[in-house]
Amino acid sequence: MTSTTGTSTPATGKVIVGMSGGVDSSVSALLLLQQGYDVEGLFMKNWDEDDGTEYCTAKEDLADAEAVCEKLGIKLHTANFAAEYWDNVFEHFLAEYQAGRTPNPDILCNREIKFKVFLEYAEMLGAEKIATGHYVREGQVRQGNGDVRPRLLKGLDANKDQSYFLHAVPEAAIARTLFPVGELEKPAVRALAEEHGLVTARKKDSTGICFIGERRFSDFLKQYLPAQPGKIETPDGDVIGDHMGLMYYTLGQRQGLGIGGLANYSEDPWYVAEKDLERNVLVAVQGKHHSLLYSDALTTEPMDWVAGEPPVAKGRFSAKTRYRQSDCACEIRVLPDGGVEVRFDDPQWAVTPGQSLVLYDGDICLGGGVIHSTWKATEAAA
RNA sequence: UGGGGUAUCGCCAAGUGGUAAGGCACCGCUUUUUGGUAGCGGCAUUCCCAGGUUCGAAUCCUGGUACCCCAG
Repeated sequence: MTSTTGTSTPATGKVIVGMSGGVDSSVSALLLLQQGYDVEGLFMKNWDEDDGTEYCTAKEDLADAEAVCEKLGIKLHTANFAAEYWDNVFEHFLAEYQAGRTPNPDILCNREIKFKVFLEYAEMLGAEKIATGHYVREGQVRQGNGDVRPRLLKGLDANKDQSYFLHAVPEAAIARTLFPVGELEKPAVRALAEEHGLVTARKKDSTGICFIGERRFSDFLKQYLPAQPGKIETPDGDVIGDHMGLMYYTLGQRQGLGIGGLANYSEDPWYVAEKDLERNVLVAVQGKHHSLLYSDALTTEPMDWVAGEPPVAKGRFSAKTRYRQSDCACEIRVLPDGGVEVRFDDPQWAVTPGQSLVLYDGDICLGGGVIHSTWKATEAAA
C-alpha cells in the first residue's frame, strides 16, 4: 500500500533546494517555505563553458535563481561540481558514443550528481533533506516486517512525469529528497509562480543535456569524438549516401541523413535502423513502420533497482524504453548477471542500446537498466 | 560528330498552349531536462541556353549546349 508523504504535521528542518533557475525548482522552494521548512537554495554549475552563447544562459539561470531566492527571502548557495560531472557522467557518455551506443547522460547525472554529490554537499551544509523540481512523487510502502520504505512514484502530471530519469537513484537518496511539484500539474506550477511574482513563471522549460544545454548535437559531439565518415546503405547493401561517423546517429533517427529522392525508391523518409561498426556502415530503411525498426525483446545491463533488489525473479510489469513513451506491458526475467530479459506484448519502435529500460508497477517506478541488445521474438524462435 | 532519348527546386518527380503538384532533403518554430521521434511553417516569378510562333509557352518551332543509350 502506498500513500503520499503527509502534509498535516508541521514541517521542520533545513531543506536545500536544487535551484536551476527554472520555474519548477522556484515553485518547489516556494511550496516548502509554505510548508514550514527552513529552506535554502543551491545553484549548481557543473559544466565549464568554452562557448560564449551558452555561458550567457548559465549566467541567466543563475540570475533567475538569485531573483527567486531574493523574492522568497531565502539564501542561495552556489557550487561547482564540474569535475565530478566530467569524471562520473561525461566520460561515460563519451565512451558510450564511442562504442556506437546512445547514452542518456541525465540518468547518470541524477544518480551521480544531483542525488549524490549535491546530496552530500547539502548534508555538509547542515540540511536534513534536499529537494528538486522533478515531477515525481515519493510514496511509502509498509513491508511485511513492519518497516516503512520509500518508493519512487510517477509525477501526478502524466505529461511531465520524470521518473524515467530518476529510476537509478537509490532508495536512500529518494528518502532524503522532497519533490514538491510532483504533486502538481505543470499549469498549476506556473500559476503559483505567477501568483507569487516569481520571475521564472513564464520561462520556457529547459531542454538539452542537463547542465550543458541545447546544442547542435553532432557539432557538439565532434568537439570530443573525431568524425569517421562512411557509407549509408540499405539492408540490401545498396549505397544510398554518406554518414559523418556512426556515433553521430541514433536508431530511429530521420533528420540529418541527407537522403533525398532516389529513383526506383518510394517517397517515404529514411530512418536509421542499424549501425554496422565492423564495416563503419549506417543501415537505413525507408518508411516509419519498416519492420527492422521494431523489436519486441531486449536484455539490459545490470539493473538499478530503486529498492536495491528486484521485486521478483519473473513477472509482468510495464516499461518504457525511452522518456515520454507510453508504457508497454511486458514480461521480465532477472538474469544471473543482474540484468533483465524483457519481452514486450507489443513491438516497440527503435529500441536503442545505451538508452534505458525503466520498469513500472502501476505508478511505482521499480528501476531500470541500460539496454544491451534487442531482437524480435520471431527471430529468437527461428 | 550515324541513329535514338532526356534536359522542371539540392534529390526524386507531376505537368503536352492558359499562366510551376507532390515527396525526400534542408532551414525555422513547437513538443521535450538525453539522443531521437512527432506536429506546424518556409523552401522554383521560374522550367539547360538563345531566338521564334502565339493574346498567352515548361509545354509548339529553329539553333545551340550537356548528359544517356544503341551502333562504332
